[in-house]
Amino acid sequence: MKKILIVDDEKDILEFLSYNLKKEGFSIYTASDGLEGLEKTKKIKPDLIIVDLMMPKMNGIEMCENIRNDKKLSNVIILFLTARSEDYTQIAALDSGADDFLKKPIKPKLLISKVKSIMRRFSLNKNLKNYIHKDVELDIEKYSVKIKGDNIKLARKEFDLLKLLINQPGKVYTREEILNDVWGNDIHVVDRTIDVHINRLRDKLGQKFIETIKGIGYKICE
Amino acid sequence: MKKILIVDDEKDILEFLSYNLKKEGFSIYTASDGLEGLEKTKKIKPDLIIVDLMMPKMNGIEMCENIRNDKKLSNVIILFLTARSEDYTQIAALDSGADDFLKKPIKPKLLISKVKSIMRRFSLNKNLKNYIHKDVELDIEKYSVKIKGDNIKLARKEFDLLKLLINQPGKVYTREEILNDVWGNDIHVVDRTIDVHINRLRDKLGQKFIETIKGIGYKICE
DNA sequence: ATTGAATGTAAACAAATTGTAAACAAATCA
DNA sequence: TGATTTGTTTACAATTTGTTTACATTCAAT
Repeated sequence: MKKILIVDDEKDILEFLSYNLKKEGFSIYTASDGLEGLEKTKKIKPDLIIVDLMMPKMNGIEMCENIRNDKKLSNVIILFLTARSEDYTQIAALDSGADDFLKKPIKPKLLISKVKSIMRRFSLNKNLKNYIHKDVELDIEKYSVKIKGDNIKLARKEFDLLKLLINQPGKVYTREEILNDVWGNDIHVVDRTIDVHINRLRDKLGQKFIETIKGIGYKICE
Repeated sequence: MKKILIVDDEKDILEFLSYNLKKEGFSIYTASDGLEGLEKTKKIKPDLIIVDLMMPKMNGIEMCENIRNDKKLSNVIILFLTARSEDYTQIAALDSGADDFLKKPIKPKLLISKVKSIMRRFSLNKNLKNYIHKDVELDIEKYSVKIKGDNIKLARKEFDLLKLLINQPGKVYTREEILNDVWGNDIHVVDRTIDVHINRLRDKLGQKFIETIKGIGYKICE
């Protein structure tokens, strides 16, 4: 079920949106300021965030920028809620990485249709939950990896690492990118840790599956 | 610094756009018709081209098609300028490979924001600048170099050096420029080191690919 | 042709990067 | 709880890459 996080300091609006979206079968989470919104985003990993532009503590734009700067969260769709439709507002929000707008006052039907169409667009682009490359087959939902049809067991970090790399076989991922994606911005580990996990992946997937680009990073052989 | 080429036959618009974008720190180049635009595109290799649809000699769409047909230029982003917002115009332009539109009259703030957001969008998703010259093909994202379709292995410095030189085949790069770009301002190595790397590149790419300009530096043969 | 500066090139050496095993810590599970 | 798995760090070896040096060669100006 799709998760939606609504961030607004006005309780009435939170309730109004929650009610209407729950009715449509979405899982609704709420936050009442940007900071809380950011935290919940990290924790819940919603599919969509509906966020008010003007809020105390951290406004919508700041929150949006924060989210966009975190590679782990960068897939989330952001829908801005704004009372003002002036150009400059839209500009600032677009700059910070918002995907769409909703002008107040909100009409329930418009809200639902917009959210659904956004979700559709989103799931179209991102429903490739399985990756297959050469003999290796990766199923995100099942958290399973097959090699030539046979299941093999990967630890979580190994799985996440493989998931990232297999996303774009041939592309070189720098250690920094890998740290950002697999470990996250805020967790700090020595980057040699990556090498160890790569090494273990190689043991399981075969030595030739992952290539080292010295001085840069790793990539999956095409 | 990001380079923007503006192509328009109306001087007023050229100046207006130049002024506003220069203010934002972009390097601005201009051309007043499609032919000139195409030539400058090849010479300057801008990151973004803003081009008017209707121009004498070669209109924007033709220019766009020409650019899209040139593998070497295929990375550039094209933003169309149009007074007319009719559907059919937009379709024709999109077909020819334009990336976005800007409707006249142009509002400075909207212009800046659009340009910035486009730059961001593309630098996020598509930092994959590819260079092709003669038999040599260089893929930044994959950190790979092909010669006549076959992969060859370059060390990091070799790769960086080639990347610089192939940026503008025919242009002579002085040792100073090379040191600055490949090694950086603060790292000091004897400049004969460059010669050694050039030598190794020649071993891998063929002796005739890089030309020595005695007393000046090196360039890639056109 | 001679000369001298610039460049080509091989080899030696230095530095950086990565592979890998092993030890330890943290998390998970039964 | 204790056992097991998973994750992290570290140390050291192996390898690759980068730099310098020395000498050979080229080239242009005389």
